[in-house]
Amino acid sequence: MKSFIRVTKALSDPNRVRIIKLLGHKELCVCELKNLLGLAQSTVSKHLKVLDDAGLLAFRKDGPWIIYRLANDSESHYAAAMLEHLAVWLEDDPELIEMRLQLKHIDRERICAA
Amino acid sequence: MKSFIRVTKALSDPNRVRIIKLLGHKELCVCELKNLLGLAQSTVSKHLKVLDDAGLLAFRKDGPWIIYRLANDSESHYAAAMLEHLAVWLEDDPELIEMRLQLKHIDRERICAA
DNA sequence: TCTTAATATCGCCATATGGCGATATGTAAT
DNA sequence: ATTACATATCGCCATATGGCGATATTAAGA
Repeated sequence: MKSFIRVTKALSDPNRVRIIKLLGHKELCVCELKNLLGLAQSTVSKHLKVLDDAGLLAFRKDGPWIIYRLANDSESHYAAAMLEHLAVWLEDDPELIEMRLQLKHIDRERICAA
Repeated sequence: MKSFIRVTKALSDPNRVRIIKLLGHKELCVCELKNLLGLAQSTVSKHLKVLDDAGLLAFRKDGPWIIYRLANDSESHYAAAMLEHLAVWLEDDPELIEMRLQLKHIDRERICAA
């Protein structure tokens, strides 16, 4: 029960769902997400922790950055199932389509260190 | 996005998930749920409203009671998908197994009007 | 080593949420 | 009509949560 609630709770905030949908198209560092979402860096970090605790994320370090991606083989069965759905769900959401456009123009070197 | 969030938010509380799992085995009135969950009647009503607003429930009137059941053909695609999962998920949860045992011994005429 | 940049954590605030009792509403039976 | 009971709604409270800025912490480079 607890692990299921962790997943649904993680996915019950719009900004966290936006993060999931963005990472579904491209792995991203914290400051890229911060710019895309228009949130403070500390807020993005907090959201990422919630998503990670639910088993929805993975990350790797690359130079000065920590690059987050979706968990491709999560410990949590519930997380894995929801990620599978979210690969398809909300793909036609206008707001998310708009954000995805910005994704293409993003250059990590340029955007970060702002 | 909003309808998706409504579903995940509805399913992000343990008592609401318990309600879903109970209704997965038997349709129930509010006072039966109140007894099974050990919550105040007003609290159960509030939870039912949240679940209903998310498209997860349906109900019918039967004499003095309002009998709730799972939505078998929800307006919400997300609600329908989650209900499909929840028919299987958490079936082996010890706490829920315990509640399910109480389900069998419940007699609406006897339990309600307490 | 010192600086700089990226990230995480901490403390705070405003709002959201789950809980309750009290009250309103609806319905059935006397 | 009146009573009784099931349910919904309202008002309140304590806690949880999302937001921020400030402050560690970590890592890379000068």
